[in-house]
Amino acid sequence: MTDKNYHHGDLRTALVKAGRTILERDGLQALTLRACAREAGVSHAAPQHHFRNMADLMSAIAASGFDDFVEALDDHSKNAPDAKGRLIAMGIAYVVFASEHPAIYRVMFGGDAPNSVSEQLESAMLQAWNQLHHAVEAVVGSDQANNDALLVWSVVHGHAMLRAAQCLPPVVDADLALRHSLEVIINGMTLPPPH
Amino acid sequence: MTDKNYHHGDLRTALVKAGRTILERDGLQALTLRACAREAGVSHAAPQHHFRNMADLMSAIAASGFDDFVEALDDHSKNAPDAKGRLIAMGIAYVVFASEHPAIYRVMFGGDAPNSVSEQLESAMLQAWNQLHHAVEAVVGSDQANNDALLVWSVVHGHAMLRAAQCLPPVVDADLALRHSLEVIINGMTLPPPH
DNA sequence: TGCCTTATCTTTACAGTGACAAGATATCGC
DNA sequence: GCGATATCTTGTCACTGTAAAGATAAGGCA
Repeated sequence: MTDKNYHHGDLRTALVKAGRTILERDGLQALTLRACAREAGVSHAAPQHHFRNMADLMSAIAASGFDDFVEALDDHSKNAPDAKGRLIAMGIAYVVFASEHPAIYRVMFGGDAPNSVSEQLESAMLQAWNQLHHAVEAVVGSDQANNDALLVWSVVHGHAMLRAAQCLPPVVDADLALRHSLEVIINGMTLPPPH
Repeated sequence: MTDKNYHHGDLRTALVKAGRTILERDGLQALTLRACAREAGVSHAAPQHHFRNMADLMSAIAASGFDDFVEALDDHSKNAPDAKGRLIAMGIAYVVFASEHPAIYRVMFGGDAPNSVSEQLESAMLQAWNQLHHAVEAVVGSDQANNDALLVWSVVHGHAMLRAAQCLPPVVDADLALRHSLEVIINGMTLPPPH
């Protein structure tokens, strides 16, 4: 780390940071390899020594996004009084994160990069999953926790994706509908089946 | 429609068809304007007289996908014995369509093309929404139909997206979990809230 | 200290993309 | 039958991701 040119010091994390800046400022369509390099102040070919290709860089950016995501889920749910409130708060925090950071959210879950799920990304995703799984387990017990956690995950993810893609059907107050959805599925999960 | 060159006859629909062929055969990353032109046997600039830009073409392709989508939902649910069975069948058909045609599904719901929701696409989406809305209304009545329909939509959409993006958490039988999810939310929707 | 190996960054290049402009060709209205 | 118009082609431009080759700094070993 002399002063200027050559041997940036930690270009790898700088590129990830640059990518996140671009996502927040200019959106997903502006996220290119060369744009990240420009943002980081290096030549357009510099990233090749840290990421094999664009998909590899996006995988790292996604993993970085999952770190913040997990933190947001935790922050917004830890103060809830009981297990159900905690689960609802976590679900709402999920959608809020997706609404406030739609670009990185789409990178995280887009699956745009086929064969590029680095183990770093996989681990970050698993951490988020485990967090939700524990919150569900505290409500329904361990028997149905897997299936029910996937249900909760599907609801919030589907709701968030519909919002992000501007596909929400008309005449719906989205925030209210989300809370309604969470309460309905928690009822369905905790009440015994009818017959 | 002479025989060969010039004045293809109906290049607009031919380009949409070409796009769908490419999506099925080569996947989403292969869907480019020039590839569609090649597939349709015209020069790379021919599409400009039928679609203002790539987003416009993708919007038309998405609308075409929604037509098949609506048909699939109808086909797989019309023979169910009762309203609940019909709703469950429709939800499963939704995820099956997304699993069997992941590329066009992502074009339909990707929202990759920001300001390009043609009224044709919007109408096709609305048709799918109305179909689901009616199936839900037959189960829960018209009072909560809007909110509950959005809940069902979120569940199947989220589940389908997680599958398509290879983000399904481990140790889960996805088909079984989907059926479980649908039954749980129908329970939650029809049973009265606990207190 | 001085040199040599290595990692990192730059420069240059290439094929492919979406978009635009200008020219060529066929169809339609009169 | 002829001109206006819609449609298609050719050519071009800036931009992208990726690769190869050259330039520069850092670290290891005499």
